[in-house]
Amino acid sequence: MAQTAQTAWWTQPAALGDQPHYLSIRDHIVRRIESGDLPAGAKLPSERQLQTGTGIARGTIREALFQLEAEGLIYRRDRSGWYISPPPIVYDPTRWAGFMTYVSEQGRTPTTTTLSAELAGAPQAAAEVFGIEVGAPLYTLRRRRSIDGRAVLVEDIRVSPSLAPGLLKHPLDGSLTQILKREYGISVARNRVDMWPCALTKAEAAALAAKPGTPGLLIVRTSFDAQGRIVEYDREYWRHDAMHIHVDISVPPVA
Amino acid sequence: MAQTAQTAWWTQPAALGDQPHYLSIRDHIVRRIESGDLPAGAKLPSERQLQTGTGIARGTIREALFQLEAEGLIYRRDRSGWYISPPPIVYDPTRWAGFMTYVSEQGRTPTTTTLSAELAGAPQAAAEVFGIEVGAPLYTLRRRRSIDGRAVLVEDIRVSPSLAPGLLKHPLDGSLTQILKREYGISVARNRVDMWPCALTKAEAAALAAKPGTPGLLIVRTSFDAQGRIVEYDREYWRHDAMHIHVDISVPPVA
DNA sequence: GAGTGGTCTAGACCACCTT
DNA sequence: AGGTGGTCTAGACCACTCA
Repeated sequence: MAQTAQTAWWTQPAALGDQPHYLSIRDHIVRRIESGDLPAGAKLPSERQLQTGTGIARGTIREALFQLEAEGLIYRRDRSGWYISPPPIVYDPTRWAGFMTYVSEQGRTPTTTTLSAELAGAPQAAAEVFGIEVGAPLYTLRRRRSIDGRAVLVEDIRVSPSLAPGLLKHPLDGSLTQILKREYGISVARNRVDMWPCALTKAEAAALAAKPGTPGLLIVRTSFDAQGRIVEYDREYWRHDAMHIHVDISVPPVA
Repeated sequence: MAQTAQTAWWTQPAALGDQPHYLSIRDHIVRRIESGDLPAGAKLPSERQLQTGTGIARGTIREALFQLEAEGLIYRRDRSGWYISPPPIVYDPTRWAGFMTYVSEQGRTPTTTTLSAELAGAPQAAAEVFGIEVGAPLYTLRRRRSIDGRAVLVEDIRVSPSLAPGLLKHPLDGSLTQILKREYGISVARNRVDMWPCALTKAEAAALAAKPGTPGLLIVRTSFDAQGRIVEYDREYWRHDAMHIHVDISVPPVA
């Protein structure tokens, strides 16, 4: 006898115009979000609940939800439900601060979980970057990072064992850059960053409790020291709604 | 009696494993792309054609197509069909080259179409950036840019009329930065760039012959001259599969 | 174990692009 | 005018999460 809503979650198709139903539903939910009715992190009613009393097919409801997901307004936890997305973190690839730092600076709480840490054979892409044979050993770190408890990215980091022998003996849940500096005296002099929109594949999606195919952002960072040696090679898979890139650059004096 | 294929486009569900059908279909198409069978720009068979002989519902076929779209491998022209995406353009927000320049440098052919050019009232966002009243006049330029004939972005540019009086009299299909420099002696000393994944809304989607909701990338650029005056305020809506961001930065000497 | 989203079918009609 | 994708319905069953 749980108080199952018999009444529609929205009064009536709510919108009008000649736009498709799913967009009207979208608009309605957006209004609920903007009104503060649904704060960040809140869970939406279930898809079937959203249908009740409306005569709308579940597929249509889902269409609206997918639209909102693409816009970055909501996200889903696989087979759990739909939630309102928190505001994105601003990320500046030009700065040298790590994840822990800039998330904290923005008044949010960062967390890191190390999923695996091992000496593993280099895959194709990593081998090319390091200029070594495919299968040659590299420290390989897989970590999940969260903001305010929400998993937002998984990353694979590769470090050459000749550069930082015994790396895995150190605590790996904090800033790797810090460890390399403090324990090995290695600091970064140059950063190469590539980013592009992607879809999360099975492995990354699973680590983020997302569905495979969820829109994401892939960031590949290669950092070098003053001698041009590779310090880290890092691939980060982000939920696409979790970040916002900001760069501020002054023109070089002459050039 | 057109030679309508009675046979399935793929021999059989092609894949296996315990993954969902739509992913098997996806995998099959990926293989066709990788094999060179479907070159960039090629049109896929119609959704109904992809069904023939397979016993698979159209919705499932579409699921596979959406997946490939999210991955950036294919794109659609609204109500026309699905096409193989060409490789992305590499964009470096750190460099001062404009669209025409870096697209050409990469061996591709850039095109620009001016959709509208007028003196219009500033909307909220622009007014804040320029520090003027909402509704105050700004030169407003809407352009569509294409690569090898494929529309990849639409942009809204705002320029202060006090900075560049008579701007609209010049040819606007080339580099605006060049015009500002050559005709008004204004050059850019600082660039502020913000980017985030988004979904194309009705207006932008229409200009790109895309469906509203198509994944996109929004780039907002504000450029300043040496005196700190705003030179351009530019909002670019990109098809998400059309670009790839690349930044290469050296650490400042001391800090 | 109840409830959630994930997958899938088999239709239908429409708006629009293409020729 | 014919064909395309876009929207929508009304079911069904499954895998998984969560309490």
